[in-house]
Amino acid sequence: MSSKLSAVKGMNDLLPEQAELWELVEAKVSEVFRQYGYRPIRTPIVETTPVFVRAIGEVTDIVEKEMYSFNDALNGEALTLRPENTAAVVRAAIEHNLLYDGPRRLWYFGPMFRHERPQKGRYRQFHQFGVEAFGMAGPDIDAEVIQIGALLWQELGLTPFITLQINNIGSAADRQGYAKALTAFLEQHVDQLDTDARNRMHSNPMRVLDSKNPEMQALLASAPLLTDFVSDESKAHYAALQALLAAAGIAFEENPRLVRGLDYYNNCVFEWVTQELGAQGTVCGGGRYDGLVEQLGGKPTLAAGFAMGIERLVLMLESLSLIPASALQVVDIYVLVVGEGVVAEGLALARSLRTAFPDLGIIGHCGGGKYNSQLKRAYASGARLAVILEQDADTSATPNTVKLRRLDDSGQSETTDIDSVVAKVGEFLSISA
RNA sequence: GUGACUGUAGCUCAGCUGGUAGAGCCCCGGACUGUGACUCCGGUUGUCGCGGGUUCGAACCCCGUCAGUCACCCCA
Repeated sequence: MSSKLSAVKGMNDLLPEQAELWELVEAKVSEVFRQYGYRPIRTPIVETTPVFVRAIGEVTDIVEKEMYSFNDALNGEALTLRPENTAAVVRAAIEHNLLYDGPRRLWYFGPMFRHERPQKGRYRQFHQFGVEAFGMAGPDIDAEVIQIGALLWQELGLTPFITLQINNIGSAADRQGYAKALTAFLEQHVDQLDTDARNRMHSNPMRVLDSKNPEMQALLASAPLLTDFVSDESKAHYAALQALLAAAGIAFEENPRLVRGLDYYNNCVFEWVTQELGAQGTVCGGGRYDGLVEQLGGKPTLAAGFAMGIERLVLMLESLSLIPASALQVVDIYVLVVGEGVVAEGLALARSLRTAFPDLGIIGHCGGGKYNSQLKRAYASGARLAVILEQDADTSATPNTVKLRRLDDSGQSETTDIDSVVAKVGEFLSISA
């Protein structure tokens, strides 16, 4: 015996029950995207490494330590399993000239990969839905993508458990000016900084603001504010977005410490967060990324979008017991085939029932076995009705009757002519064929 | 990458501060009754995560290692 094989750390199998729930969530989410006129796009799981390095930023955590990067064994090309999909969608949009004939609204779904230590709500292979809207200045499009999120939570019953946080992080130039001022402030107080803050002070000073150390937060209370470095134009955009959200009845809270982990964001950024998931509370995050297209070699194109993690949504649905009954696949009818001489007839009978009742789940018994054991399988399947085709034990003749049996406590059964079995099944299940 | 906790049957878990493997549920085969059954018999429930060490003797104590979970960091 060889040693047991197992899935890669942080990469999960979805067993049937969970996979069915995912299918339901996927259907609801893609339906909402479709309602808003967003069109699907599918890009490869692997991109050349520069796609992500140029888009996400050299000094981000994702690029520095979380990417699954490798060299193609055949030609040495530097490749990376996508850690997020905005960069790849932008690459594809540029490559196929999608941005030269007006606005584009796109959505995607698929697996992403980050080499992190797994914990609740965080996995090395995880799955994101996302939307990207190109060529619109906003803030109306900003409000639209936020509204899409709000509608999704409503559709999934999660609205009471998710709140919207927004922030204005200004332009890249604004942030550079601010980072300079912030670094100067930190240098002045370097003796009071913890190790973490000192390490980040020069590489990514704005990350220091995220510190959960109370002493750091106390010190940062007197630090310069990003708001003071943001242009008036950006402030006006931000104010207009808030007005649109209010008009749409979407509640939000401003979080001045909300700084997204990818360099390409600018101006309005947002996160949908929850208390239900432990430490990983962000269910959906996004914002504007007006400079990204140009940065990746396209003509300057405004853009906004978000990404949401389906694992976290499903975890919420599970922990809040909000899984719709319709998520689980049901078996309605189990066809017993007793006797080897009626196997062909059994297959045909099950087939004709499926044709007559296309919405029902119908299992035809396979593998033989005695009446008792087949009936036991029928009960175990969860079916409501057993359709029993039984070969005559004495004559071995093909039967011209079929027995129907309710698989409930009543055990009510009835024998019917094989030609009228469809009508009879409809009666038993109170539906018409 | 760092830390804490947890690894005993397919599942849920016992195992009294070292003395020879346990319960419940499930699963399989057979007998019986034609209709999930009941009852009876029988079966697998196991390298006690893995490897060392201490000991006459380790599921239990010590060291190492692996895995899982949660948290830090960061994010979806």
